[in-house]
Amino acid sequence: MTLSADERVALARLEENPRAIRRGQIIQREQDPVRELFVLSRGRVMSYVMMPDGQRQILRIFVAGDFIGAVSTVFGRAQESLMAITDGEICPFDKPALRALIDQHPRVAALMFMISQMERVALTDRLASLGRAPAKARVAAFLLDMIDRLRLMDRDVTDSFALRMTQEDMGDALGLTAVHVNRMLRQLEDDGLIARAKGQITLLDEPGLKAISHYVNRFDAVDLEWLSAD
Amino acid sequence: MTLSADERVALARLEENPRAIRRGQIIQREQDPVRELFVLSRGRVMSYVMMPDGQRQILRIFVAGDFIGAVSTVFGRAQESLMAITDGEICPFDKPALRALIDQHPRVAALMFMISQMERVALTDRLASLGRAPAKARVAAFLLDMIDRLRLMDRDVTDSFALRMTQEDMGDALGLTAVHVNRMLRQLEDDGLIARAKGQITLLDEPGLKAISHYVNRFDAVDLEWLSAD
DNA sequence: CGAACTGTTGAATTGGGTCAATCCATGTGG
DNA sequence: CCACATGGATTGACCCAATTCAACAGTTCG
Repeated sequence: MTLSADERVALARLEENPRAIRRGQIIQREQDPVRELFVLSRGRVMSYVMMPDGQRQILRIFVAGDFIGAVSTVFGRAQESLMAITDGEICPFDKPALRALIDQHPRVAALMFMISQMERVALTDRLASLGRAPAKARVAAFLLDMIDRLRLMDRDVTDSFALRMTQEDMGDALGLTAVHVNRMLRQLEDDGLIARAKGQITLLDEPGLKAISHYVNRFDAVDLEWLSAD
Repeated sequence: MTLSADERVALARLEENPRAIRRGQIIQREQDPVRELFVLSRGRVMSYVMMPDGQRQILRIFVAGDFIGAVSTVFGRAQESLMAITDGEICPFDKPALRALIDQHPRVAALMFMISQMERVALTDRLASLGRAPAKARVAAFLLDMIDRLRLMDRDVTDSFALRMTQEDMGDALGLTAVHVNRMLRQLEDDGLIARAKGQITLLDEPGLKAISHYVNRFDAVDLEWLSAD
């Protein structure tokens, strides 16, 4: 799907007001009234919910290029918190801007619907992972998902990437404790599937990782025809 | 949000071609090419994915009145299987019909976007539940979610409903074994929180259930204003 | 009536959690 | 440049929630 020049300009306009964010900064808190959506132009951000007992469930790790916050347009209040994992830059835009974009560029609207549906599929994959996979498989799947998404945005990424998050964070994403994440990473390393050095993860044996993780890359089979009829 | 007569008619037209389904019938299989969406007019349906090792993760239980299959519009192939849990009736309609509906009734399109976002929130809730809650809390949350959704569609539902699914199914939805689901149900019963009789579940102490389950009903705070400006 | 599910309960096992100590890298103020 | 504080990673010992295995009881339905 190729966008028209017009559409490109409209999308670029969303990135007009960059704002710097610092590691650890809370961008949005659960239950806050929401007026803005974001494009993440640099850095990493995570979304999460807190359980009443203080536990945290990380829902999603966003990387540079991701579009954050479609859900909030529906609910008056934020359903999830956003925190910067690293320093970076976000480009906020408000609901009227979104509304205008959708009205003037129906295909962009369709594109955004698509993105939101792909997010949904990512969620169901993680649901299956948390519900049915043992710890080692979850960690492996997490690493594979991470690198695939980084590759999507940056062609230079090959078999290695910077994790840039603590094992505690990984645990909260995978429904495990930090201690156990550590043990699983060590096992993957001992098995010769990955290598670690100063926060860099190198995938030494992707087929092997895929075999234990049940991971599927779903971004092949996207059907764009149904909306291209203009 | 009140719909115009026109809009109502358009929505009703989707239910023009009812098709009967039988308990256990597979309506759609993962990876099948998809051309249809559905409205479920009677009965219960579940969506699920299979893991390579034969495990099943149930993603969602649909009840009468639910709208099934928005994801499939994006991917050419089904990302999840659909199976009838009980006998019932579905009303299929094809992608062009959806396209026409969206083009002619923008507010209905917005409504459908909203529904898909609410589905997403439901998914994140389950994700947090699977990732961070113990078995008893998951079962309690499941029961509360179920009854709230049935109430939404049917005003006669008060504190009791028919489960209409096996404990095996519940286990596959909650990431537990059937055996453990059984034990948790028994515990909830012993605690005086629920009563069971011939597949009917009665919630004796909803506040108590909510307390252990961390359950939140999120369908209060839906913001409709942003799309009502026509 | 019998076969095939489904539900129930007990006993033994185990994956992952908890607790706690130690290591290590980084940063900071003096 | 050093002393110390801090946040994270790592590892071991022990514990417990949930699984597995197994037997049996009820239900449903051909």
